[in-house]
Amino acid sequence: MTQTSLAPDISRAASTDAIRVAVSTVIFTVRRDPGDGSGRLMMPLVRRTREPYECLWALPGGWLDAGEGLDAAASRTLAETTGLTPSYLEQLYAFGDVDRSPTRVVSIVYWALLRADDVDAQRAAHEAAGDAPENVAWFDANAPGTLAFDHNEIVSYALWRLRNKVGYSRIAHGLLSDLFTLADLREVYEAILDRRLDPANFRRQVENSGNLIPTDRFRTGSHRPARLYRYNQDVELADRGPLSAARPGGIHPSSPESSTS
Amino acid sequence: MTQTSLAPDISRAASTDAIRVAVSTVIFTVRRDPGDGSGRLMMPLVRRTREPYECLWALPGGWLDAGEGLDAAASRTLAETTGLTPSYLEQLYAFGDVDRSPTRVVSIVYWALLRADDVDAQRAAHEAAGDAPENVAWFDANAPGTLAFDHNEIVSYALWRLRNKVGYSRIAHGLLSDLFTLADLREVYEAILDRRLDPANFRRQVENSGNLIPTDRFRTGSHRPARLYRYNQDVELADRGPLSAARPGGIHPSSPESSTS
DNA sequence: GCGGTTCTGGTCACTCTGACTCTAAGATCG
DNA sequence: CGATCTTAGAGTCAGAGTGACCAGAACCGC
Repeated sequence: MTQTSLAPDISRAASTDAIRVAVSTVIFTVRRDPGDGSGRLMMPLVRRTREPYECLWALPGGWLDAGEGLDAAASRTLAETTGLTPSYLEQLYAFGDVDRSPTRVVSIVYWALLRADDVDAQRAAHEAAGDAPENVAWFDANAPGTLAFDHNEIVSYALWRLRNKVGYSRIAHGLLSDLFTLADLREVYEAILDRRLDPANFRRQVENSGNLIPTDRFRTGSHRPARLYRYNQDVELADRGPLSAARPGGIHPSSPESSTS
Repeated sequence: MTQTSLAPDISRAASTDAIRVAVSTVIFTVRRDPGDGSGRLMMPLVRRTREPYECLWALPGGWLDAGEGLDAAASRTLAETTGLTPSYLEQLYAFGDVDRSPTRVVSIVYWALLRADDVDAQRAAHEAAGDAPENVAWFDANAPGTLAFDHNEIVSYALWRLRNKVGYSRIAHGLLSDLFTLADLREVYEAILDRRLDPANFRRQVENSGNLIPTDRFRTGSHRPARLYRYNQDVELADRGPLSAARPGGIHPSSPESSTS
């Protein structure tokens, strides 16, 4: 009864070698609906090519390699299955019910944000290089249909976390490009929260937060031009507590192909 | 490049069977300091009896069994190592850095709350039964000293989560017995947040929250008697989103030996 | 009874927020 | 060109919430 944690007790470990560790990611992005022009929360899913749940759609992911950490595994499997590099990546939850898969699998699930302009840029780059990912499609995050395993439950939880976190952090910025109008930012909030926000009140709140830096550029459209803003890069997208220092929380790709609109 | 998640691909899984899954728990309780009489946040730790980190103190935990879910494993290992049954149990984070242990271990870490009166009651019960847990000691949660593995980092993160969550949920109630005064409740908040709170303002806030039910009983002490309150059991200790329905989140032991002060 | 301490109800100023109004500035159409 | 439409952006106002503070109530020990 003095079993201490993490002891490499082989006799005990022998009963656990049937448990495998997988890493999956729920990826969110906001795309403008061609219909009503409002922003909609979308996520990429991967069609399964083998049993179980063959032909059903599932979260992108893969097995954890022995030589990589959890964050690295999430980034790697994400890139391998969808070809995408997120602007924000955070661990969501570990799912490990016995019956969640025919074989015993513990899934460390991450959730990620993707800038709208990055989606098209990365897709174009992959198509040009001829390594476009197959079996990937985009779904409405609010109604993805029936997914493999317990992935519907996972998506619901990820949505809940996203909606919660957008209220007290700046993660919405992880869905926008470098320069954006307040209407762009508000559209992201409205897509996540699934309700309309008062433009004037939204402006007041977000201006007083000190996270936005107004530029002298404007975007001219069908109506009065709107001022373009950029983020205050000094502030983290989300306060992750003691984890932010120890491990690379938010991933901010400074890759050369990061297209600035 | 079409690797989908969770596929039971044996060839791939063969490279991962060196990864083992452990479950650990950070347990908090508030004990009255014999010195200044204020409440202090304490946690039980287990002394390691084998390498690595032999003789160092570590979080209670153990290996995940193939036939049990994560929540069940947390409860089981907790009971086996410390003999304690928590009043609240929630998953904290999955730690899986490659170098966090000499062998590759992914730890699913939980955090738990323990009622002050339960600590003594459970300890007395175990001592009477002659199965008192060995190698367990209580530490100041704010300064536990040097722990095994990355457990110092884990404790810091658990403390951060606890301090955050006490602000927007009722988890503080998980540290109190059934009947308590507002001073008791305030003491818990002060121990967690590590700062003094105004008694009058605290009363106003907690009374308006609708979580407390005043009783007609009073606790008489050295000064003016204080009204005793009980929880509104209809409200969950913490909103856990879609997870609360699917999986048994908070554990509320209704065991017969639950001593009501 | 008296001083000390806690319990408990209350005031006041400040901030934040939702609802709302109003002007500015560009596009479109006749 | 000018009326009109739409969005950008500034401002007002009432209500809720909070921190700081005050004061009476109630009990204990002396």
